[in-house]
Amino acid sequence: MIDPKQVRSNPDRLKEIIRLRKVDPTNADVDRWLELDTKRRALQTEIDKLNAEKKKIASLGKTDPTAARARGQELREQSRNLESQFTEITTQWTACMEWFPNWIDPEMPEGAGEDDNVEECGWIPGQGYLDPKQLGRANHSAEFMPQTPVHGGKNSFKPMHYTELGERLGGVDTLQGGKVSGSRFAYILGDIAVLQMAIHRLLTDELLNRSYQPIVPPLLVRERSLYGTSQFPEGRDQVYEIKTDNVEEPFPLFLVGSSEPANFSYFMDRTLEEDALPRKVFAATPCFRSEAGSWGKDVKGIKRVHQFDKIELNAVCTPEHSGQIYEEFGQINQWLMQQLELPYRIVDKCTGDAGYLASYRQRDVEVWMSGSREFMEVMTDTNASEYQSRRLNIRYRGTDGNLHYCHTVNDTGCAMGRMLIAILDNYQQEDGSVKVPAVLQSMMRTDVLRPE
RNA sequence: GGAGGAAUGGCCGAGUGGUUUAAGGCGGUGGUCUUGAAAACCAUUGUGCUGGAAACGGCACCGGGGGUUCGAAUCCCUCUUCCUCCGCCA
Repeated sequence: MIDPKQVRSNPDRLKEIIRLRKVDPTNADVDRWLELDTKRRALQTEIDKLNAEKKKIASLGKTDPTAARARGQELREQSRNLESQFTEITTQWTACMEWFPNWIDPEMPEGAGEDDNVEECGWIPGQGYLDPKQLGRANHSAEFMPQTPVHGGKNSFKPMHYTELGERLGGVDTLQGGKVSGSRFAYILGDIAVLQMAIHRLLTDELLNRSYQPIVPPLLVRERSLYGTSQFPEGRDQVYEIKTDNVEEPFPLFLVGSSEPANFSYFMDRTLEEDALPRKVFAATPCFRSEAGSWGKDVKGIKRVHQFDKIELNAVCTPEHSGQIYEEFGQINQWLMQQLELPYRIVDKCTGDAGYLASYRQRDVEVWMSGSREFMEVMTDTNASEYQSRRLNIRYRGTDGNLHYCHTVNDTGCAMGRMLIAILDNYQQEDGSVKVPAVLQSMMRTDVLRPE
């Protein structure tokens, strides 16, 4: 949610952002909102005046009830009429505003879609950062990335697709997953499951060292949480709704597609003290996504599944700190990629590809799959400025004594399934085995995973 | 699944139809006093919307929503949340 006052004073800028962010202007209709807003305020004023008179009549009633009665009844009738108009208009006013995207960082690159994202940096194990000249838009850096499995030794060989590697190692079973739960479900087993646990451990240790607060949130949440973070209304079709027929409260509940809504909702309707900020938390949870709209895409393997595990980083902070924390999250992302010695690039998402409505600025970390020679999105870092805090009503009392909205920043610490894929792809060997990243070897008590 | 109780300002807590524009206390802020502090005393105290250049106003808010009434923290309906007990259960 953005500040209605700012919409009133900058409607043209908002319209421009709606166009740049490719938000449907029939939902995010600024002109209609402005009309509703004017009406709404006029009604409010009328209601206020009427209430003032009602109060006078009520106090007259103390001394002379009969005199107050006739006029009072009349006022009550008028007031009911106005109230119902007001409610009606407010509903439309809110529905419209829910579709307004966040204001954007003036530095956010302009562009129509993912091909206009700007490469911020690239990194290759054993080699380091790419020269800035090797960066550009779209897939500019791809040709400078390793063209054979980067940890696969000197001999060149024909790399396998990660789905085949996973199956041969006996660690990924989508067939049985499909039988049990349907398409886009998988069992992860044995060594690959241990690999996931080791990555989990590597990252959580780092986050604990950095004094991030761990939380284990509810995974079923009510609508308000999902509205609050802006998963709703736009992404409503991405979410599983749960039947609650046999539960004591009949509210619709939704399986979270990310722990973000549940994590930020922990702070919902709270006022924090400025000196207690920033609050940096992380959660490791399953995530559930319907994948509506991408039913033909990435059907094979575990790249795009209905359920996956993810470590999520979230921060609630003052407006002065969100930029800094956005950078810090990016640094943690890079730390993990470098620890795991995976080639990657970071892209600054352009206006046409900057994710959900809450984004003020967004970047992706994309791992380079040196076996299949393509980039794959593994992490997204988002500064949502005050957009989510307004919806969730998360405020802080400043050292100046006044109340302000917090800022929120969120980042994928590690999407487990995709990280497994990236390791299989980049660490595959000529004989079909997969080396274990050096940093995980002692935890896993082995340095190589072999087919069964 | 059954039975009962509760929800009031930052906190505690009074308040069962009209000086409640919410008592009193605690806490916070400012001041008096003091070398300083404590104590005592005095004053002050929330959020949101809205009008206004400002000064200063108007309205709303006693868990949420609806109703009765000239008038509701107070009466009625409904929902939510929490607590206690019985039953079931990892």
